[in-house]
Amino acid sequence: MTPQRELIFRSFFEMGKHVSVDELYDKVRKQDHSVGYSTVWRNLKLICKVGLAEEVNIGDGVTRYDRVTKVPHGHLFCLRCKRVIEFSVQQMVGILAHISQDKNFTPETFKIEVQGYCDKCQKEMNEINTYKETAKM
Amino acid sequence: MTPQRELIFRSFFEMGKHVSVDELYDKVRKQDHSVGYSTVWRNLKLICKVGLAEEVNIGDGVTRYDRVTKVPHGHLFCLRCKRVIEFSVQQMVGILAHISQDKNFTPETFKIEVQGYCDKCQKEMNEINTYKETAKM
DNA sequence: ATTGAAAATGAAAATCGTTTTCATTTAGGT
DNA sequence: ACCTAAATGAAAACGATTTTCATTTTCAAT
Ligand SMILES: [Mn+2]
Ligand SMILES: [Mn+2]
Ligand SMILES: [Zn+2]
Ligand SMILES: [Zn+2]
Repeated sequence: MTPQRELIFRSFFEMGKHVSVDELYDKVRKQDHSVGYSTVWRNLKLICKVGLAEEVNIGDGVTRYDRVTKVPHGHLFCLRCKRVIEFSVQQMVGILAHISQDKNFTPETFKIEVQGYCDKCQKEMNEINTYKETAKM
Repeated sequence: MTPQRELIFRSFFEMGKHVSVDELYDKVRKQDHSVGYSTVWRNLKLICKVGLAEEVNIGDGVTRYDRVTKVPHGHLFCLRCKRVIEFSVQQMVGILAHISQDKNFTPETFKIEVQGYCDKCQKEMNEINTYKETAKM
């Protein structure tokens, strides 16, 4: 247990959900300017290996690390502001397990994601469109 | 409409599902050795832009291009042999639309994927384990 | 048929997040 | 205090994707 490791672990759990390496690296560096990027990366991997987090890829090319929850959850990912909203997927996991069985497939993990636009962004986009329409006349 | 483009389009639709750039590139090169990688890549993007295919990321870091189907489908992805099995997700899309509405989220696309082991791989892994157990005694 | 502008191509380089390498330092048991 | 295994940080390697740029090709207008 090194001081770097302790700092990295603590910072990760303070940040909560959907943390990228860069984000955690930035946060860690604010407290210890000497910690290396690879150390942050390795410790995030470690946190995953010991089962406290798992990698999640939400379609923008960067891997994020999400704490594991008792009940499985999916993500609503806003394409505009990148915000992530979680929702429970208990019912659907049941369905997926069933489908898997049908296909003689042994499931390990489920990924249920919706891409679209959050409340706020949807409104803002509407406003912009309205503005454009008006300008056109 | 260039000969390269025609060849690439034709090859893509012959190959069917879940094609990576590399795979399509290989196939195209068998018929015209001079086609460039970037041309294949660009035309694949174009096929997506005109709505005939869409990118799909099944967690192994390479983007694949899947023809769009009338009914939305999900993927069972075998972690061992990388095989992809499709299944219909009509029921679940309904549920997801509902959840989205609850959260004031405007959905655009749904991604439903199961990672695990296909029939064949599961059996092979069992055999290997049995063998190991036997050897231990 | 000729021309010219716009689009497409191919080779190479750039990008960018991730992962590995390696020399050095540190932790923790003896 | 000493030793060994593990951890660290800087830099390089990696691999898929994307961009750049000089050249070629298409296609519509003459
Ligand atoms: Mn989450
Ligand atoms: Mn598919
Ligand atoms: Zn948003
Ligand atoms: Zn398999």
